[in-house]
Amino acid sequence: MLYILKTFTLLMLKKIYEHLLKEFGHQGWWPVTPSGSCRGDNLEPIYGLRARIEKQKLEIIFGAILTQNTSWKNVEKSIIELNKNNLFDIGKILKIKHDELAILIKSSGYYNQKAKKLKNMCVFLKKYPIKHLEKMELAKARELLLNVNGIGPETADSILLYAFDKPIFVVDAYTKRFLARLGLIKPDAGYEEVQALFMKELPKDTELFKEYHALIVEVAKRACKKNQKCDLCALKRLCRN
DNA sequence: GCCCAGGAGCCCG
DNA sequence: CGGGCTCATGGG
Repeated sequence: MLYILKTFTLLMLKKIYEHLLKEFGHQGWWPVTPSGSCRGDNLEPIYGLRARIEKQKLEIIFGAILTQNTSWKNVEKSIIELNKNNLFDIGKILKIKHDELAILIKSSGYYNQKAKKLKNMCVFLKKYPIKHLEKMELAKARELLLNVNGIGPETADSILLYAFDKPIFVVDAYTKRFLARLGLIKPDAGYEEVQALFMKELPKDTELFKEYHALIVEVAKRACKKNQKCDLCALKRLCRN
Protein backbone atom coordinates (compact mmCIF):
# COMPACT_ATOMS: atom_id res chain seq x y z
CA MET A 1 0.00 0.00 0.00
CA LEU A 2 2.70 2.41 1.00
CA TYR A 3 4.63 1.44 -2.09
CA ILE A 4 1.69 2.19 -4.35
CA LEU A 5 1.15 5.61 -2.78
CA LYS A 6 4.77 6.49 -3.14
CA THR A 7 4.78 5.54 -6.77
CA PHE A 8 1.62 7.51 -7.39
CA THR A 9 3.11 10.63 -5.85
CA LEU A 10 6.28 10.32 -7.87
CA LEU A 11 4.32 9.92 -11.09
CA MET A 12 2.22 12.96 -10.23
CA LEU A 13 5.27 15.09 -9.45
CA LYS A 14 6.90 14.10 -12.72
CA LYS A 15 3.79 14.70 -14.75
CA ILE A 16 3.22 18.10 -13.12
CA TYR A 17 6.79 19.11 -13.87
CA GLU A 18 6.56 18.09 -17.51
CA HIS A 19 3.29 19.95 -18.01
CA LEU A 20 4.61 23.10 -16.39
CA LEU A 21 7.86 23.03 -18.33
CA LYS A 22 6.01 22.59 -21.60
CA GLU A 23 3.59 25.39 -20.73
CA PHE A 24 6.03 28.01 -19.41
CA GLY A 25 9.45 26.95 -20.69
CA HIS A 26 12.75 27.12 -18.85
CA GLN A 27 12.61 29.81 -16.14
CA GLY A 28 16.33 30.26 -15.52
CA TRP A 29 16.13 31.20 -11.85
CA TRP A 30 17.55 33.01 -9.85
CA PRO A 31 17.76 36.36 -11.70
CA VAL A 32 21.14 38.08 -11.24
CA THR A 33 22.86 41.14 -12.63
CA PRO A 34 25.35 40.30 -15.41
CA SER A 35 28.95 40.35 -14.19
CA GLY A 36 31.11 43.34 -15.09
CA SER A 37 28.14 45.58 -14.52
CA CYS A 38 30.05 48.18 -12.50
CA ARG A 39 30.99 50.29 -15.49
CA GLY A 40 28.20 49.30 -17.86
CA ASP A 41 24.56 50.20 -17.50
CA ASN A 42 23.58 46.61 -16.70
CA LEU A 43 22.41 47.20 -13.16
CA GLU A 44 19.32 45.06 -13.41
CA PRO A 45 18.99 41.35 -12.58
CA ILE A 46 18.00 39.11 -15.50
CA TYR A 47 16.98 35.46 -15.81
CA GLY A 48 18.97 32.64 -17.34
CA LEU A 49 22.44 33.45 -16.01
CA ARG A 50 24.67 31.32 -13.81
CA ALA A 51 25.76 33.07 -10.63
CA ARG A 52 29.50 32.57 -10.85
CA ILE A 53 31.23 35.40 -9.06
CA GLU A 54 30.84 36.18 -5.38
CA LYS A 55 29.03 39.44 -6.02
CA GLN A 56 26.28 37.59 -7.86
CA LYS A 57 25.93 35.07 -5.08
CA LEU A 58 25.61 37.91 -2.61
CA GLU A 59 22.96 39.39 -4.84
CA ILE A 60 20.94 36.17 -4.59
CA ILE A 61 21.37 36.12 -0.82
CA PHE A 62 20.20 39.72 -0.46
CA GLY A 63 17.40 39.17 -2.95
CA ALA A 64 16.14 36.18 -0.97
CA ILE A 65 15.89 38.39 2.10
CA LEU A 66 14.36 41.35 0.28
CA THR A 67 11.67 39.29 -1.40
CA GLN A 68 10.24 37.97 1.86
CA ASN A 69 6.48 38.45 1.51
CA THR A 70 7.14 40.96 -1.26
CA SER A 71 6.74 40.97 -5.02
CA TRP A 72 9.93 40.56 -7.04
CA LYS A 73 9.21 43.74 -9.01
CA ASN A 74 9.64 45.79 -5.85
CA VAL A 75 12.83 43.93 -5.00
CA GLU A 76 14.31 44.60 -8.44
CA LYS A 77 14.18 48.32 -7.81
CA SER A 78 16.08 47.87 -4.56
CA ILE A 79 18.70 45.71 -6.26
CA ILE A 80 19.27 48.39 -8.88
CA GLU A 81 19.74 50.97 -6.12
CA LEU A 82 22.20 48.70 -4.32
CA ASN A 83 24.05 48.12 -7.60
CA LYS A 84 24.32 51.86 -8.24
CA ASN A 85 26.03 52.19 -4.88
CA ASN A 86 28.19 49.08 -5.27
CA LEU A 87 26.68 47.62 -2.14
CA PHE A 88 26.87 43.96 -3.01
CA ASP A 89 29.87 43.91 -0.77
CA ILE A 90 29.89 42.52 2.77
CA GLY A 91 32.23 45.17 4.17
CA LYS A 92 30.24 48.05 2.72
CA ILE A 93 26.94 46.78 4.08
CA LEU A 94 28.51 46.48 7.52
CA LYS A 95 29.83 50.01 7.26
CA ILE A 96 26.80 51.86 5.88
CA LYS A 97 24.41 53.54 8.33
CA HIS A 98 21.13 51.78 8.95
CA ASP A 99 18.97 54.68 7.76
CA GLU A 100 20.95 55.10 4.58
CA LEU A 101 20.60 51.41 3.73
CA ALA A 102 16.91 51.41 4.62
CA ILE A 103 16.21 54.24 2.15
CA LEU A 104 17.92 52.35 -0.67
CA ILE A 105 15.77 49.25 -0.14
CA LYS A 106 12.59 51.15 0.60
CA SER A 107 10.74 49.76 -2.41
CA SER A 108 10.95 46.23 -0.97
CA GLY A 109 8.83 47.12 2.04
CA TYR A 110 9.63 46.28 5.68
CA TYR A 111 12.75 48.27 4.99
CA ASN A 112 13.77 48.75 8.62
CA GLN A 113 13.58 45.04 9.35
CA LYS A 114 15.22 44.11 6.09
CA ALA A 115 18.08 46.57 6.53
CA LYS A 116 18.79 44.87 9.83
CA LYS A 117 18.54 41.44 8.22
CA LEU A 118 21.05 42.36 5.52
CA LYS A 119 23.49 43.51 8.16
CA ASN A 120 22.91 40.36 10.24
CA MET A 121 23.61 38.27 7.17
CA CYS A 122 26.83 40.12 6.47
CA VAL A 123 28.04 39.63 10.03
CA PHE A 124 27.38 35.94 9.50
CA LEU A 125 29.11 35.84 6.11
CA LYS A 126 32.18 37.49 7.54
CA LYS A 127 32.45 34.65 10.05
CA TYR A 128 31.41 31.99 7.54
CA PRO A 129 32.55 33.07 4.06
CA ILE A 130 30.51 31.95 1.07
CA LYS A 131 33.34 29.73 -0.13
CA HIS A 132 33.29 27.84 3.18
CA LEU A 133 29.53 27.49 3.23
CA GLU A 134 29.59 26.10 -0.30
CA LYS A 135 31.96 23.32 0.70
CA MET A 136 30.08 22.55 3.89
CA GLU A 137 27.67 19.67 4.30
CA LEU A 138 24.16 20.76 3.33
CA ALA A 139 22.52 20.10 6.69
CA LYS A 140 25.26 21.94 8.55
CA ALA A 141 25.12 25.00 6.31
CA ARG A 142 21.33 25.05 6.62
CA GLU A 143 21.47 24.92 10.39
CA LEU A 144 23.92 27.82 10.49
CA LEU A 145 21.78 29.92 8.16
CA LEU A 146 18.66 29.27 10.23
CA ASN A 147 20.46 30.63 13.27
CA VAL A 148 20.81 34.02 11.61
CA ASN A 149 18.05 36.33 12.83
CA GLY A 150 15.80 37.09 9.89
CA ILE A 151 16.51 33.88 7.99
CA GLY A 152 13.70 31.35 8.07
CA PRO A 153 13.39 28.05 6.22
CA GLU A 154 12.36 29.45 2.85
CA THR A 155 15.07 32.09 2.76
CA ALA A 156 17.71 29.62 3.93
CA ASP A 157 16.72 27.06 1.33
CA SER A 158 16.59 29.67 -1.44
CA ILE A 159 20.14 30.65 -0.57
CA LEU A 160 21.33 27.05 -0.41
CA LEU A 161 19.73 26.13 -3.72
CA TYR A 162 20.21 29.21 -5.86
CA ALA A 163 23.37 30.77 -4.43
CA PHE A 164 25.27 27.69 -3.26
CA ASP A 165 23.93 25.10 -5.75
CA LYS A 166 22.91 22.68 -3.01
CA PRO A 167 20.20 20.14 -3.85
CA ILE A 168 17.40 21.27 -1.53
CA PHE A 169 13.79 22.01 -2.43
CA VAL A 170 12.36 25.46 -1.68
CA VAL A 171 8.82 25.57 -0.32
CA ASP A 172 6.78 28.75 -0.24
CA ALA A 173 3.16 29.82 0.12
CA TYR A 174 2.66 29.16 -3.59
CA THR A 175 3.95 25.61 -3.31
CA LYS A 176 1.62 24.79 -0.45
CA ARG A 177 -1.44 26.26 -2.10
CA PHE A 178 -0.64 24.53 -5.40
CA LEU A 179 -0.01 21.10 -3.88
CA ALA A 180 -3.00 21.35 -1.57
CA ARG A 181 -5.32 22.05 -4.48
CA LEU A 182 -3.83 19.16 -6.41
CA GLY A 183 -4.61 17.00 -3.40
CA LEU A 184 -1.00 15.98 -2.73
CA ILE A 185 -0.80 17.56 0.74
CA LYS A 186 -3.13 18.73 3.47
CA PRO A 187 -3.77 22.50 3.44
CA ASP A 188 -2.09 22.88 6.83
CA ALA A 189 0.99 20.77 6.07
CA GLY A 190 4.19 22.14 7.62
CA TYR A 191 7.26 23.35 5.75
CA GLU A 192 9.49 20.32 6.27
CA GLU A 193 6.66 17.96 5.43
CA VAL A 194 6.09 19.56 2.04
CA GLN A 195 9.81 19.71 1.39
CA ALA A 196 10.18 16.02 2.22
CA LEU A 197 7.49 15.16 -0.31
CA PHE A 198 9.68 16.46 -3.15
CA MET A 199 13.00 15.37 -1.76
CA LYS A 200 12.06 11.78 -1.00
CA GLU A 201 10.49 11.23 -4.38
CA LEU A 202 12.62 13.15 -6.85
CA PRO A 203 16.31 12.63 -7.59
CA LYS A 204 18.47 15.10 -5.66
CA ASP A 205 19.19 17.16 -8.73
CA THR A 206 20.00 20.82 -8.08
CA GLU A 207 18.98 22.03 -11.52
CA LEU A 208 15.69 20.12 -11.34
CA PHE A 209 14.90 21.65 -7.96
CA LYS A 210 15.72 25.14 -9.20
CA GLU A 211 13.50 24.81 -12.21
CA TYR A 212 10.63 23.06 -10.44
CA HIS A 213 10.29 25.71 -7.78
CA ALA A 214 10.40 28.50 -10.35
CA LEU A 215 7.71 26.78 -12.43
CA ILE A 216 5.43 26.43 -9.41
CA VAL A 217 5.80 30.15 -8.73
CA GLU A 218 4.84 30.85 -12.33
CA VAL A 219 1.72 28.70 -12.38
CA ALA A 220 0.68 30.06 -8.99
CA LYS A 221 0.98 33.63 -10.23
CA ARG A 222 -0.89 33.04 -13.43
CA ALA A 223 -3.58 30.50 -12.62
CA CYS A 224 -3.33 28.98 -9.14
CA LYS A 225 -3.86 32.30 -7.38
CA LYS A 226 -5.79 32.80 -4.19
CA ASN A 227 -8.77 33.36 -6.42
CA GLN A 228 -8.02 30.47 -8.69
CA LYS A 229 -8.39 30.70 -12.46
CA CYS A 230 -8.65 27.02 -13.29
CA ASP A 231 -9.83 27.71 -16.82
CA LEU A 232 -6.33 29.05 -17.55
CA CYS A 233 -4.54 26.12 -15.96
CA ALA A 234 -2.72 23.45 -17.92
CA LEU A 235 -3.11 21.03 -15.03
CA LYS A 236 -6.88 21.16 -14.85
CA ARG A 237 -7.25 17.47 -15.52
CA LEU A 238 -4.77 16.42 -12.84
CA CYS A 239 -6.36 18.62 -10.21
CA ARG A 240 -9.08 18.00 -7.66
CA ASN A 241 -10.55 21.48 -7.95
C1' DG B 1 -10.32 52.31 -0.70
C1' DC B 2 -9.20 47.07 -0.77
C1' DC B 3 -6.24 42.91 -1.48
C1' DC B 4 -2.04 40.76 -2.37
C1' DA B 5 2.94 39.84 -2.96
C1' DG B 6 8.72 34.40 -4.09
C1' DG B 7 8.21 35.40 5.26
C1' DA B 8 9.98 35.73 9.77
C1' DG B 9 10.13 36.98 14.70
C1' DC B 10 7.97 37.60 18.82
C1' DC B 11 4.61 37.07 22.27
C1' DC B 12 1.24 34.60 24.51
C1' DG B 13 -1.75 30.95 26.28
C1' DC C 1 3.42 23.95 19.17
C1' DG C 2 -0.06 27.18 17.13
C1' DG C 3 -2.46 31.40 16.34
C1' DG C 4 -2.33 36.41 16.06
C1' DC C 5 0.22 40.55 15.47
C1' DT C 6 3.77 43.49 13.27
C1' DC C 7 6.56 45.01 9.66
C1' DA C 8 5.54 48.51 4.59
C1' DT C 9 5.88 49.35 -0.38
C1' DG C 10 3.78 49.26 -5.02
C1' DG C 11 0.62 47.25 -8.46
C1' DG C 12 -3.98 45.45 -9.71
